[in-house]
Amino acid sequence: MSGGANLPALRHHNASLVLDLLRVAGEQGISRLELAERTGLTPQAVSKITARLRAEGLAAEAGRLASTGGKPRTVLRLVPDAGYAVGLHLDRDELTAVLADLAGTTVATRTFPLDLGAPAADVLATAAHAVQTVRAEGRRTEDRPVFGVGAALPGPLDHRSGVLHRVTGFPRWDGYPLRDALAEHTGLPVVVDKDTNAAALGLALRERTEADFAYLHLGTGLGAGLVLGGALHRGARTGAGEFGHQTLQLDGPPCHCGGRGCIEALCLAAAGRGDVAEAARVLGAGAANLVGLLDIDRVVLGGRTVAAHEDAYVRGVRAVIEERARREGVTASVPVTVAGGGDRPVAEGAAQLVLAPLFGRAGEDGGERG
Amino acid sequence: MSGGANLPALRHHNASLVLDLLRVAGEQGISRLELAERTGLTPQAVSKITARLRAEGLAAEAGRLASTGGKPRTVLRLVPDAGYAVGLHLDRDELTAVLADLAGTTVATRTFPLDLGAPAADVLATAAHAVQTVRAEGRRTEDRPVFGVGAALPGPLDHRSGVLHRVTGFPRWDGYPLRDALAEHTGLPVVVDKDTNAAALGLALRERTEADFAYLHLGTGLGAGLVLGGALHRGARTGAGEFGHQTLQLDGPPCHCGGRGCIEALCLAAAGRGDVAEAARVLGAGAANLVGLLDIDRVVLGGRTVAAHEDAYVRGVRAVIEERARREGVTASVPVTVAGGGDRPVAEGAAQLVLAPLFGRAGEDGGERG
DNA sequence: TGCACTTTGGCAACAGCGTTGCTTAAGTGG
DNA sequence: CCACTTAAGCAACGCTGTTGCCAAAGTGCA
Repeated sequence: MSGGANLPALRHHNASLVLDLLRVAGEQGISRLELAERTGLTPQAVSKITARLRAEGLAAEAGRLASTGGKPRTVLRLVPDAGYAVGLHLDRDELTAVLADLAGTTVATRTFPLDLGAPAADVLATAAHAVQTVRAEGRRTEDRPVFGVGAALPGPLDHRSGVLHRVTGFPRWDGYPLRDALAEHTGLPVVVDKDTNAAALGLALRERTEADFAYLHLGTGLGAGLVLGGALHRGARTGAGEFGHQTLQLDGPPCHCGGRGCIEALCLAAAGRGDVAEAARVLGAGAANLVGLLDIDRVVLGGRTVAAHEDAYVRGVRAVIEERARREGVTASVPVTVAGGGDRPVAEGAAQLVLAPLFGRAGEDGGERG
Repeated sequence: MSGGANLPALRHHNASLVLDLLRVAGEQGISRLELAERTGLTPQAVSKITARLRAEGLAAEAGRLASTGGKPRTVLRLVPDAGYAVGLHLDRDELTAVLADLAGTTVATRTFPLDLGAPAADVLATAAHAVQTVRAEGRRTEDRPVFGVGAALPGPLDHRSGVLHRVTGFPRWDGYPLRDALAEHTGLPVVVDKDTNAAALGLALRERTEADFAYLHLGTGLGAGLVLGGALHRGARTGAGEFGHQTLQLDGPPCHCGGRGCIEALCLAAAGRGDVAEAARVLGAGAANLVGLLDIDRVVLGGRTVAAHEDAYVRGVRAVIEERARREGVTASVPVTVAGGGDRPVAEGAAQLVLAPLFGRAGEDGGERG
């Protein structure tokens, strides 16, 4: 990748920055002068940038603040329906599709049965149909653009090339160029990523901060998504987030992966025998490892297994993290919360895979504007 | 922090990029056209940028390549003695100071006895004297600028403010503003960071790639430094790299930190009873966890304990990582090597804390050019 | 030796970025 | 009603990388 920057890149960078602040400000909006303070740009530059954004229909004026002795500040806000993105969550037995607007609000949701073991053509047809359905359903006006499709699915894959690897349990997909195939079927740009990454991105963007963030997903397996510095950390091979098979018990009980003492094995074994407290304690130990290693600011739990006993998992994980923080003499502990909405966060995050680059939240490789 | 970019920022960004490629190219140099290809800038832009760098004395022409049918390419290289930085490693009983040139070559090294438990004024005086000594000793010509001092030391601290926390074993330092104090004593800009971070940065910059990188330091304690995307990952509170007290054995033997089954406790216990193979296996398990979680490209081991049995540790760690890679079906395993030179890498990396921002390798907060 | 061709790299003009200086708009308070 | 304050835009400007063009410096063949 290049890294060299020219004037259009500069312009795009600053526009993304302003757009992200508008997104974070939400319906409440933000004044030009605060944008200037937050970006470090001069007020005049912000005026020019917001004028362009307004001309493109991405931003609009929305009232004014109270005067502080002079002309009152004009409030700007994002125009949510200036553009949309489709998010797909391809799970083992189910396909969830959402249409999200620029503000990240889900304006349409649909669920379809799916068999990931079926031939690629069938899966592709289902996915393309789902895209068409939510596109038709969600937009208030037909002429608004749809920027693309984000597809999230389990198992290893390569985000850069959009090619799948050995999706767990479905070896047939190994080497399948899902991104290009889906792009051809839908006529839209497509981004693919792991389900945990998508969920982590979506949940991180919901917040108003740029804090470092970890999402732990406990369902039929255990995985993690990491958002560092406001953008997904995928690693060179999209392999980051391999959390379930971290060794947490040297020479512990065997795991189906061939290893021993993996977090996933310990956690699911405890959950399987109904010992939620122990499962939460194991998960907490892994989470605390992660928090310490990366100096994470916030941990969010999700997935079906967690959803069944939300309070118990949050309490258990929080207890371990707080205890370790106390040992290290840190006063402020890392907050632990749970992602509501079952599996929806994955599909919503998948849509954010497309939208995030507009706000400068792309991962390592900088995505272009459509 | 801001993030807004203007023309000087653009210019600085591109200059850093070119300077970094020149640094990586080393004595061999690199042609203008290859710089253009690698940065994505036009050849004309590279010509202008390199002309400025040559005018500033940072770059110089160095011969030409063989012709490929037309005018041969002119090779450019970094001028190593265009500037220097001092690196300090404040260890518990010893102070190592180095003077490094722009290319990262150490041109002077000195070691002084030090008692970290002594009053701050004494420690400061020793450090300032060490800085003066290597400054006087190393530079070929007196008029070359020294950009600043990087100070690396154990224990938690805040990189941004330059304030120490509870340096392990020396609680007196808690809250001491080392950066500002040392800046006043030396008259130079100062950067402070953890010893493991400094070592990781220095070792990462030695390589020609921008791969994600982990440095594991096993001495009297066990810590890690992480370089992600070419720059140090410190976390919001400079707390990242807390590797020694990762739980690796749930409910395992107690650790002096108050926890149980920490990697450090397991590893040092094995090393203490002479079981190097077991210590290496434990370290390997932790390293494999880290590699999987972050999709790390390369692991380097260092520290006095490792230095005593380099081959055994490298073999042991490599074995665990390779076994896990095999389980996951990954063909190319992550290389594991050892950092030579005892504790010198820490002091050399400390100098890089000052130099890295010139090459766009600063951490989250973008450092300015002097 | 001479000429056609290829490739490198700089000069000059240019479009477009944020910045600066100043003006206009739109409030508050006496 | 007027002085004052604050917000926001217009115009000119400096500087960025880009584009179009040309000189420099090689190779290869006649």
